[in-house]
Amino acid sequence: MSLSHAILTALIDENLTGYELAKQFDVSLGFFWQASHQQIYRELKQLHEQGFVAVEEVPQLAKPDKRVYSLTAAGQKMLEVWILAPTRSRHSKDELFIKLYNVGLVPVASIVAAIGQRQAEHQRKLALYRKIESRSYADPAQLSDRKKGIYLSLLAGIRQEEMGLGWCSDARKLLASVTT
Amino acid sequence: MSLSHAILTALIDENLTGYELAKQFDVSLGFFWQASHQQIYRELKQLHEQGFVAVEEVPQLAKPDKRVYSLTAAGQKMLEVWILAPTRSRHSKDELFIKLYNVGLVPVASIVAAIGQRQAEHQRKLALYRKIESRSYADPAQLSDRKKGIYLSLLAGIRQEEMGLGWCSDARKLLASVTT
DNA sequence: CGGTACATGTAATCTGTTACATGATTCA
DNA sequence: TGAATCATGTAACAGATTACATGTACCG
Repeated sequence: MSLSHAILTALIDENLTGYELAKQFDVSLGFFWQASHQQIYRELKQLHEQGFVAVEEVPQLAKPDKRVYSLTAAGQKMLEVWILAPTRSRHSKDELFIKLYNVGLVPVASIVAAIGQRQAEHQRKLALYRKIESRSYADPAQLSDRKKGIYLSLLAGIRQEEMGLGWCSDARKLLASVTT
Repeated sequence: MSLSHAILTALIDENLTGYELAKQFDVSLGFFWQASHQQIYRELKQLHEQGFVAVEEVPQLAKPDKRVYSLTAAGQKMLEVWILAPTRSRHSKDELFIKLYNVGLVPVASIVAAIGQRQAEHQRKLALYRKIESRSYADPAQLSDRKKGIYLSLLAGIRQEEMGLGWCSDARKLLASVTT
């Protein structure tokens, strides 16, 4: 599976605790891969047993102790091997389309409403991505190699949301002609 | 969850066996929701226990007996209620982006290769969707209400693949400037 | 006083994937 | 003869979600 690979990837630049990793999966990496803290703690335990990450226990005053994880040579090796292997394609599962198959069964208004929600979500995400873009990736050609890769992920997000907005607009237009 | 809703949706127009449903999830519905026959049989069993579908056993000569499922009034009701409820947003999980975060760690060529595979996949799907479009949805405004909804799902697929191709092309351009 | 941030986990349940199992018929 | 289609399932495992559990500190 690849949550493990996402975790190892996050550990390349910095050593992180499970807690911090969970936050990373809420932003940045999280734009295209999400995971809850429960999943992350479980996965870290396994990665540690397999020797792909090392842990350092850091006692703290007045706060729970930390477990700071870092990438080992074996971990980096396994990540490299995985990158060379074929990429599984994303399997999209989108409830909205199941709803669309039911135009005619329920009042269109309810389906239009669902599209409206989706539209708002696209707008929110697009605004966020654009903000990140202008803040850190204004001149793509000048970025470091690593940043170029990250920028391309962001670009995919931007295109994705733009496409979604275009589709929402088409959908609203066509559904306007439905009378149920 | 919504595999159940996808199944009920498929049963609106026709009564189907688990086997036939599994095939539907390979095409049509399957463009945005996939499920294996094992999942479908398990789900049908539960839907039956809950009274959302009815079964008719059809003995056959020289072939295994069939179990033909149909939507019950309770099933339709529950589908309607679900449609009115808020739609969960799709959680995209795409390994390709994890690989992109690792530009710099491995030779770029390997990442470019992964993008090449993705590009081919987009092309294949786009060609298929376009074929279906020209065959059955050439004049969207003239479609029945129900077909309009289905067409919009197809349109989302088309836009998705077009967007993906555009992104692949951008990605290749930018990665051409990476030398590792 | 209440909420948020810090920090880690367990347990139960639900989904999804992979492998195994059966057995006739049709087509190349 | 071997592969594909029809038709149903079980079992084991992997992955994801939801709920529960604990406890301090800081900010308003």
